[in-house]
Amino acid sequence: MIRLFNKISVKEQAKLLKLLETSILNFKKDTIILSTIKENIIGVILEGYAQIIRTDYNGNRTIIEELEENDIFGSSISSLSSNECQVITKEDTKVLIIDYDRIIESKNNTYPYYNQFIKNLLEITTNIIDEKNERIEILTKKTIRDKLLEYFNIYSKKHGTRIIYLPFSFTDLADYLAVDRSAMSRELKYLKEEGFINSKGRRITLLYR
Amino acid sequence: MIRLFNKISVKEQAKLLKLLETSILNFKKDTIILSTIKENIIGVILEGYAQIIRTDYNGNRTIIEELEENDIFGSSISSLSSNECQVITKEDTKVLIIDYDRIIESKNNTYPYYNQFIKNLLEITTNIIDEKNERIEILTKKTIRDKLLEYFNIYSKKHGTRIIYLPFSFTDLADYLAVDRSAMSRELKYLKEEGFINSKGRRITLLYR
DNA sequence: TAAAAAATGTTGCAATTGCAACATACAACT
DNA sequence: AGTTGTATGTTGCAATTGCAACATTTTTTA
Repeated sequence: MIRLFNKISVKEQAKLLKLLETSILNFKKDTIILSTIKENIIGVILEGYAQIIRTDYNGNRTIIEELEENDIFGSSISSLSSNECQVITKEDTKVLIIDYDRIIESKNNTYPYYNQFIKNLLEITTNIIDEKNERIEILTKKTIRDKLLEYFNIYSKKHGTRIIYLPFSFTDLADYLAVDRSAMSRELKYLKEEGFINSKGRRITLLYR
Repeated sequence: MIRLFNKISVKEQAKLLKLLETSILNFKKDTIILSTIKENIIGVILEGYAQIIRTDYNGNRTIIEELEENDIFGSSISSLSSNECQVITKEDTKVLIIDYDRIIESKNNTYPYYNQFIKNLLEITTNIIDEKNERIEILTKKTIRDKLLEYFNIYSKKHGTRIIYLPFSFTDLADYLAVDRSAMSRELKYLKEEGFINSKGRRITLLYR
């Protein structure tokens, strides 16, 4: 179920796709999507996995966002305004392409599913903002320990559990927290030794409070 | 000129405000806005200045966002989903309140200015995302020096000038970069001594490259 | 399944940073 | 104008961190 089409029946989805003159494109692994598509579009990942990557003047690459099934991206949605950004597929990926200008056009007004669509779109962008704020909240902590604990707390609150299954590798976690991987590894060791957490592989159990 | 009403004539703005059943509220300095308004709303700062502040379990307060004239906030727009957040006025502030549910209602469809309004709303949320990404880009730099230079570069590129007028105090800049103020002050001194920048008060001139 | 690549764990060490404790400058208030 | 409060500049020092260089394990790929 595509979040952008939440509360829109399959029949109406078909109408909507036609109304918005969407297209579906398939990209092979390791393809740069947004050099192909220069237009003002919104992309929805239907299948596969891609990343928004920024390359700065020094050639350093940063992962701005990870795009899984259901996620959306686009020049007018997520951080692609700066020209150093690219969307690159990391697996074979199927993408729904929607022309942004079509979305805004007034002729669509009469369709109720169109309104639901806009509502969904707003909701998704709002969620993206929330996620960014979460990361900022973590990044502003001054020590690696505090960053880890903030990450754990947010996860724990969101999932309502004190057992954390890391959704990615420790290497990626270090990137996300913007700290050195080995230093993070050391800090995790200390947290274990001091009895704050327990861990086995990517499962981490919170023991404090 | 309110950005949310961009490309909407004054006459149509009036109609829109009526259609959306908006209200305008005045808040004294140092008032908590969002305890008064629990509903799902969007607020537009018409005059004044406010901050979105998060207080965590330790009682630490972080400025999540600064709200000036033209900026928008709301449970469904900016990071207020987590209940630790408050909007607090720092001056006497005039706020336009819009019921979020009204925005979404289908009965509005027939009005062309309504579409422009939605378009503006999407554009603003998109800009918020861009700003968040900028800050994340800065925060992921590992040294104070790199954070400063990234901040300078973004500013410089945005304003098309190599002379920077800090929009806030050095204390606030340190907060924004999430570093110790005195350590930042020291780093600025080094940057000056090494001839990368020049500065007088809050005016900083970039000398490199 | 063997080889190559990526992820993880560990540690010493030097560089960077936060913190504390100041002095001084600037601003706001009465 | 004088007092109070906040912003800024400075510096020593201890804590934290990044970096480099490994060993080991796990995963991917040919």
